Amino acid sequence: MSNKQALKQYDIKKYRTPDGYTSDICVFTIISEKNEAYKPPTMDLMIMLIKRAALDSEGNMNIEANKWAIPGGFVQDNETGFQAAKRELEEETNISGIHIKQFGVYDKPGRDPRGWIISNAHYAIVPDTYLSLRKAQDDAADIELFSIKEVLNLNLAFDHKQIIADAIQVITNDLLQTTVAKNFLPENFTYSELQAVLKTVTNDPAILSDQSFSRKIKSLPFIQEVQGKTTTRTSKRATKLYRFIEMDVIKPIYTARY
Amino acid sequence: MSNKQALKQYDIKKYRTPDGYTSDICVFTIISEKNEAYKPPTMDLMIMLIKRAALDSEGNMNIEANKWAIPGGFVQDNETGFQAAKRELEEETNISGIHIKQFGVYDKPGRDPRGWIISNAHYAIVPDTYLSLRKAQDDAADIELFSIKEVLNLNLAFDHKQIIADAIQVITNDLLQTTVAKNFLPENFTYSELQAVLKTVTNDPAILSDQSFSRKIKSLPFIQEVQGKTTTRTSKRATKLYRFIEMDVIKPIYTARY
DNA sequence: GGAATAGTGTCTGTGAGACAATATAAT
DNA sequence: ATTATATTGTCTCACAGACACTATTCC
Repeated sequence: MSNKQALKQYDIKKYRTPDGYTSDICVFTIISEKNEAYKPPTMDLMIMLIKRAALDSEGNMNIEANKWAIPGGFVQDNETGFQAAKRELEEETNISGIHIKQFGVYDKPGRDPRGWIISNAHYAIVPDTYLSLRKAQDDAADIELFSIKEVLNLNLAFDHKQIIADAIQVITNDLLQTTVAKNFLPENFTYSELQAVLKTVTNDPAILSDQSFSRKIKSLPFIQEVQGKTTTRTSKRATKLYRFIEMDVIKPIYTARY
Repeated sequence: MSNKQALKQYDIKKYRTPDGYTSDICVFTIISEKNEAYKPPTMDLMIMLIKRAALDSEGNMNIEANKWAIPGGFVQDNETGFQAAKRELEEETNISGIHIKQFGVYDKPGRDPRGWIISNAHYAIVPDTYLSLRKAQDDAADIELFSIKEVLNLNLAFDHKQIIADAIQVITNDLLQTTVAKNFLPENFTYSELQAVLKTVTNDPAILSDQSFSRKIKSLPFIQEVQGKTTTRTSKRATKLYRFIEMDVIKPIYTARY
């Protein structure tokens, strides 16, 4: 192959190149409100934002200071944007195996006043246990969870309002049309726990109804009953546990009932 | 706001920046084989590839020469990757209003031997009329349609094998779970034309069966019967026409029948 | 009339959704 | 016993899928 020769003639400087390439992450978590004993949870889908400091680490004035923003940073030239997202998030949270999905690119000229900077946007799902850990740490003041209803009313940095709006759209879709909901749940879960997750993004009456949903869950091909194990964490009565089966599900809209 | 001051202190050179930012497009089209009169079409989903020339426009040896590749090019600093895709494609095909969707970013270190080059990947849907136009033009030798079954067996440039595989996955999903199929169809279409499009990506018996599908299409909320108009292009008997209604459809997998 | 596609009549089985009743265990 | 959640019994209605039949129009 003559790639080597061709490469010698290639002048990398011929094109105007971006001034930076960042990886940004919309971190979603679900918090269970008033988690009394023997109660099914009431859940809320939240997004984690950080408040940009007035000064950066070198003492210079920070861009878009004091605004809320999604976490992120520059991608290094020996990693992918996805790896950068994973690295930053796992460093930050000390949690491994976090579910991350790339969902968009933000590259509108002028989106970042520092120059031509391309943002590779991801969403991540972290368990709600992380918040308590994070809050207990030192600089917890600059980090906060917002509900997806209120987050778009904030004063957000850069084009993060658009990014977050898109992320909410994408995760809503994914929760209902894929099995990502499993990342919000323990390995084994009850019907009411899965139901609570789905209720954060839908009003579908078939999901809202307890009886319907507890029946339906048994017939879903991607969910399996865990034999011989029960829990009482959502009810005084022992409750069946279920688990997700690894499976790609595509259900055509053309064959559904309406 | 103090952004101006902050900007003055910001040193853009601090970070290693990418060597290039490209926009690449997987162009899909559907060709109707043996399109006899009064016959419903038999369709095949195809992807358009270009053969990379041995020499570039300046007479230098080209990188990845003589391999098949998806069309694309460098993004300019006054446009988005999406706009670049649209521009390149519309320039090339002379068709406006093409459906384009961004679906992924390819940024693995080493994916392009010329340097750290980030590819923003899109898929596009162009009507099958384009092929005939394009074939009639001058340098038609370097452009060809491949079926999605055979395309992955080709010798493809860069990481385009992965990009194409992902694109096929994404368009399959979108065809079944959204209303993008409309971009493969005329404004008004028969049930058998829509069915033929869907059959390119699914074996679902409910879609394969003529009677079932012709009944089902009447009850889909995002499809409307066109009153008072018929066609005989798929049958000797006059056939009802339908059209898509603009609508976001999300049908949860948790409420479907299996 | 023959051929080919579109569309309907009808039956059967399954399951969704509603309502009511029952099961279970902490308190 | 009370209470809250989980689960099942049962009924009804709608529809998916199958099969057979009818409709239309070009040849």
